[in-house]
Amino acid sequence: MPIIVDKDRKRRDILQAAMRVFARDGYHRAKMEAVAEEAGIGKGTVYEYFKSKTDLFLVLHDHMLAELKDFYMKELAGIQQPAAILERFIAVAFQTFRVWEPFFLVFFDFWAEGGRGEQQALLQTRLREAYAVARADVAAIIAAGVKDGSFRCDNPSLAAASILATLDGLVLQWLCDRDAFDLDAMRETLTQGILRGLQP
Amino acid sequence: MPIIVDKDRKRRDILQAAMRVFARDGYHRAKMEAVAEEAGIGKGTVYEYFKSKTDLFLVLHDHMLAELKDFYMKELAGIQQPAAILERFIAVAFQTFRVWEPFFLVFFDFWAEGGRGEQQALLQTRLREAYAVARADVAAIIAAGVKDGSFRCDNPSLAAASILATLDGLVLQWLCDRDAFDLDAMRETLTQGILRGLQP
Amino acid sequence: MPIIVDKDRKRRDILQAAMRVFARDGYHRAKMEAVAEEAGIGKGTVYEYFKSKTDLFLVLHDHMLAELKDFYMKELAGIQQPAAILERFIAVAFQTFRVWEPFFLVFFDFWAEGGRGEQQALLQTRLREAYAVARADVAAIIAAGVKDGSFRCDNPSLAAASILATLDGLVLQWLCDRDAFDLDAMRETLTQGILRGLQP
Amino acid sequence: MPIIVDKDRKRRDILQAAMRVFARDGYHRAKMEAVAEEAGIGKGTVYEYFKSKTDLFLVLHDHMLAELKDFYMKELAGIQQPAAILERFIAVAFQTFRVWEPFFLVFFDFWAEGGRGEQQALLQTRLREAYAVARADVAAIIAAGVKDGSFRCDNPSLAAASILATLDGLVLQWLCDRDAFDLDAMRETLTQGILRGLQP
DNA sequence: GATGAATGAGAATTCATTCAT
DNA sequence: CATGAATGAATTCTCATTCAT
Repeated sequence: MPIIVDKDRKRRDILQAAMRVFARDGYHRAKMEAVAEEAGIGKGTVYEYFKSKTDLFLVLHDHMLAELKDFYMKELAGIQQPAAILERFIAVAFQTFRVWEPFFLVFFDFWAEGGRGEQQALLQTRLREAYAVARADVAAIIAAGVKDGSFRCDNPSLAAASILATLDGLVLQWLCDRDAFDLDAMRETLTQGILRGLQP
Repeated sequence: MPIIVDKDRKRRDILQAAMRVFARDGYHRAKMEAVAEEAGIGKGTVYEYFKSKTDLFLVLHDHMLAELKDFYMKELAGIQQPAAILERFIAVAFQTFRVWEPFFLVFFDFWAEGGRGEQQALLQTRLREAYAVARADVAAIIAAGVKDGSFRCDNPSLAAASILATLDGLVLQWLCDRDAFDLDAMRETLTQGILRGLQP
Repeated sequence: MPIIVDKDRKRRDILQAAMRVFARDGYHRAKMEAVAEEAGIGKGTVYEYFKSKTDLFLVLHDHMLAELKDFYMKELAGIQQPAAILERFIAVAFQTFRVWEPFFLVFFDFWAEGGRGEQQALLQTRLREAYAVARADVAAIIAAGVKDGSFRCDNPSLAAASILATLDGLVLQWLCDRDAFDLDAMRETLTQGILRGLQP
Repeated sequence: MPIIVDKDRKRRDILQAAMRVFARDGYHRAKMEAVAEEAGIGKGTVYEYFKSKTDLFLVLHDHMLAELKDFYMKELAGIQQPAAILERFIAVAFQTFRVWEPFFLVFFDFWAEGGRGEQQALLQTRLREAYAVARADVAAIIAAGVKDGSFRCDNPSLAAASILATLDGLVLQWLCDRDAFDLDAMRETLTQGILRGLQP
């Protein structure tokens, strides 16, 4: 079914284009025309693939999260020890700071929009679920460590929330000012701090 | 005999109104007319006090930060021990989660806009400076603890950055989902974690 | 009656200010506030002296024309010979080019507005009357010359109209481009041409 | 398959509509919506063809001048004798009084705006160039007459400036008051006067 | 009288979306 | 399917005018 593949490909292209444009201009300032141009297609064509700007935004959220999760899965695959997984997890997070910069700039918009449940109920739901999943994933790693005795933690979900929060907060701070702190030093210090905090 | 009006007072009123409206609708969706209405004045009057929507936004940023800082100063006044200051600092931060909810929703917009230096260079600069000041303030507390031997920390600025990041990230997560975690439990765990991390 | 004199004085000041501001910015772009500022008074005070912007504009027209006529009267007083009067009249017109530059810039607006009878019926009427009076005045000079045998002219009113037209057109051209022609050369040539055209 | 539209045709339609609306209401009073309505299109469509109201005004100036020049070229084509050309030139000018009435009303606005170099530098430049070209064209006719001995004139450019000025001034006067003078009588008298003034 | 703070009608401009081709 | 011309709702900002003091 080559047609389906083709449509899917184009859909993906538009999403990529949207990410770049939204990252550059911000969701509200970004024009659908700019997205189309970036994707190398006509303005009207975007609407063949996405119902509206909001829809595109929503789908982009899912798409980006899926890509991010894929990335993590690949990078974390095969590691056995919970501590090693956690260390690698943090390292990957710091990698994304640099590599996925546009990704996070768009996330600023997701946060800003999702914070207003009234206006963007669907996005807020998505954001909640995404956070819940992420917390669960990280909590699972911690729980595994607790189980095998390498970690000590009364509330893995809470710990997961705070780890995620720290990483979010760091990308926020770093994207506002690349000189806020040294990425490598921060990664090392943070890793040590978190692992020590989980020590039995 | 010109009409005597407390221009400063009115300016503040408009800023308060803007905060509420921006918090509710988001900066971009918010209409200047809505701000005026919220302030109980006419549309044109807003422009007597602020040059433009952008200007209002910018001034609001400074105003909100100043208020926040005031709040912290008052709450932290008189505490002597660095560890006590830090503990109280975190506690105050968690207080603000609930009380200053609109404040943080608007901050989402500051971050989203400030992340785009191209569009909002002035805001970005403001954001950078604000972060730098906050880091310096927290770092100073830590450094004081290092000096009096109650803390051990190789890089207070780095530690400050990560503490601030965690708090930012938590408010982000919590505003997206009030059920993400229990505020009190998180505060306690986090406080312990941070203080233990700084133990000599 | 010093009060009346005072009010009259202020009225005149406002008119002068309006002329300068209208000349600089154009009638439509000019703000009433700028007129007030130029006159050194408060914005509201202008409305104590003039009902509206349109009213101010209208009165300014009359005021400027009266001043112009005064100027001509003084300069032409005492000259006896029709040819000498006409020559002097043209010379005075050229003088005004330089000296009354703002005056004519405002006249551009009178013409532009007065051309639209629908919008500015009163101004159009004023403009018509002013032109009629000017034509009659110049025609009278020519008629005097015809009477005393120094001129020959079948239709003094028509000749007057064309003389006035030439002067208007020249100021128009000159204010658009000060290098369009040399004022002195033009004055001489024009004077000769007109006088020769009226030679018996 | 994009919709095939004669963009040039539509552009011209909008310009024609703008001319009518600007002539009726004046540039500043005219609303872009009125222009759109007159052109039978939507408000936003005008902006697909012209960047702004100012841009539309500027392009209209060039467009109108080009049309006027075309008209003159056609009417003057094939005439050989300088005196005949000049006579015809004046006759055509008087024709335009009646036929191109909206044209000249809009020109009032060009003059009023162009006189303020600060506000409308581009228009002023255009106006200057247009005048310079017109002077050169008329001067060339006179110079040709001087060359073949049919005219005598020391300064054709100066003469051209004054001829153009007279015509401009007459249209100004006539549009303010259609009863100011009889067009035909004026044309005849003026033609005679100018030709006599150029007699060897 | 004088003032300038307040106002809101009004206008330019933008841009998501539609739809004829 | 793809396109981009057309659209008008929506929004920012301006400024003449009013009126309480």
